[in-house]
Amino acid sequence: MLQVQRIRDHKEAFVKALKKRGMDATPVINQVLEADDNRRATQAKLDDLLAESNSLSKEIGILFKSGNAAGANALKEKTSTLKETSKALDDHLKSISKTLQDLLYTIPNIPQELVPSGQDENDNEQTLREGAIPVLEEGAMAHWELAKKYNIIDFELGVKITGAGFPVYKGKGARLQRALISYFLDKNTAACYTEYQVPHLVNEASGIATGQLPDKEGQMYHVGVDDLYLIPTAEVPVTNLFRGDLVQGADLPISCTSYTPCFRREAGSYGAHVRGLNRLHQFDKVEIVRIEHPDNSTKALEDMVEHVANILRALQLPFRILRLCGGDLSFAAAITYDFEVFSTAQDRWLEVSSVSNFETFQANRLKLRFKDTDGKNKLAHTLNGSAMALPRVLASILENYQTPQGIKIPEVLVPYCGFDMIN
RNA sequence: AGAGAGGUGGCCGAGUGGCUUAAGGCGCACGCUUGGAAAGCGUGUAUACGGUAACGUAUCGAGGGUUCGAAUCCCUUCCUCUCUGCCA
Repeated sequence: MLQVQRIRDHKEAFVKALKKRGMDATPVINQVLEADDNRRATQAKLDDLLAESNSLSKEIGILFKSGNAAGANALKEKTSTLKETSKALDDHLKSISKTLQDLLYTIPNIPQELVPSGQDENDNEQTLREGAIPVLEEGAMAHWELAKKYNIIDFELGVKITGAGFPVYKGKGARLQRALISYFLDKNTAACYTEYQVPHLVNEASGIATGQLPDKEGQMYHVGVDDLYLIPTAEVPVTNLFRGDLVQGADLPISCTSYTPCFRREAGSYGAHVRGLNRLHQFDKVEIVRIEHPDNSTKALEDMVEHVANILRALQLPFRILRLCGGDLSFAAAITYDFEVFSTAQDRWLEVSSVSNFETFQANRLKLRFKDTDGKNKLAHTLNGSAMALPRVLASILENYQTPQGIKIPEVLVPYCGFDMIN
């Protein structure tokens, strides 16, 4: 959510930047400013009325104490009419504030200068491409065939006990999953991210603060009896750890990493591109989250991008980095870099990580502030990224490392797996 | 899950309808004092919104209600602690 004051100060620039998302923001911004004027005027009136009412109440108290009941009762008459007016104003204030907030909820974050304009993924800008695409032997298979051949992932078993999109990993497949999680967490903690283990269910307040609720309610699994939501990403519980906090400027940056399973209903997505591990209802992910001083968030984002790139280099997977265009940018992000690994057997790029700077957009909804050196409380910047999401990394390892003898394990993972070949 | 007790500022803690503008203490900051420190003394020390400002308004877990007036009374709800039950 954007702050009204910033919209007021940078109206023209914001409208221009939002054009990159293909959005004409002028009407909604005008509505916001109008609603805000209305809100302020209403509050000023209400405050005056309440002040009068408060002082009358005090007088009444004094009159009663001094035994002047008649005088007190006369004043009571006055306050009752004040009360009616203030009640009406209060209702109006609440409704106008709600209107204002609902309007603000519809405005996405302002894309940064670097973000290219564009409609969809075809307009994304490649900023880096690295790693040789392996040449596979004749008869190379997609990962879902490899999984069956080596008996390491069982999709049918998942269907039996739960449903489609809930795979069962077994034997070396399960061990490789655990190896990847440990490897990613070790890389992240070595880069000074503090490891957290967090609940996999969150309450409504957390869902609202990070923006999953109310808009994307249908995307999350909801446990009705206890009114809790299964997390779609560790971003939700980890970011909410700091909800409502006022941290000391010296404590920044705060860097966290957390492994969690992620649960997504993915309602309405079917087709050839969602086969195998490409899109799941439950998958594992290691997330990195940073809370930064506004002056430092651009640098922090660069660090995170470099960090993720280094993990892919270590795994020796061919990858590219895309700077998302305005149209492909998620609602809350000011700038996002996607990492895609080339899956040779499927002959397509698979998104394995997405690293974003949300600036104050999330922090405003979270009420996450810090005390700056000038003593003022300001909204912090939040950033997050996957480092990494497991299924597509696993898929591309299986596909790119396949040989007629079996699937080679990337060197850095061998100590974590305890074997160097799946065959 | 049942019974009981609670939730007050950065922390502890008083406060059962109006001198509460939340006492008092601790902590913290600044000043005085000192050769320097400690002690002592003094001053200050929440957040949000509105206002150029003076200042005003709101907030005592959250949300409603009663009242001219609520930290205080009533209702709902969340959380914590103790005992009982259940349990990896």
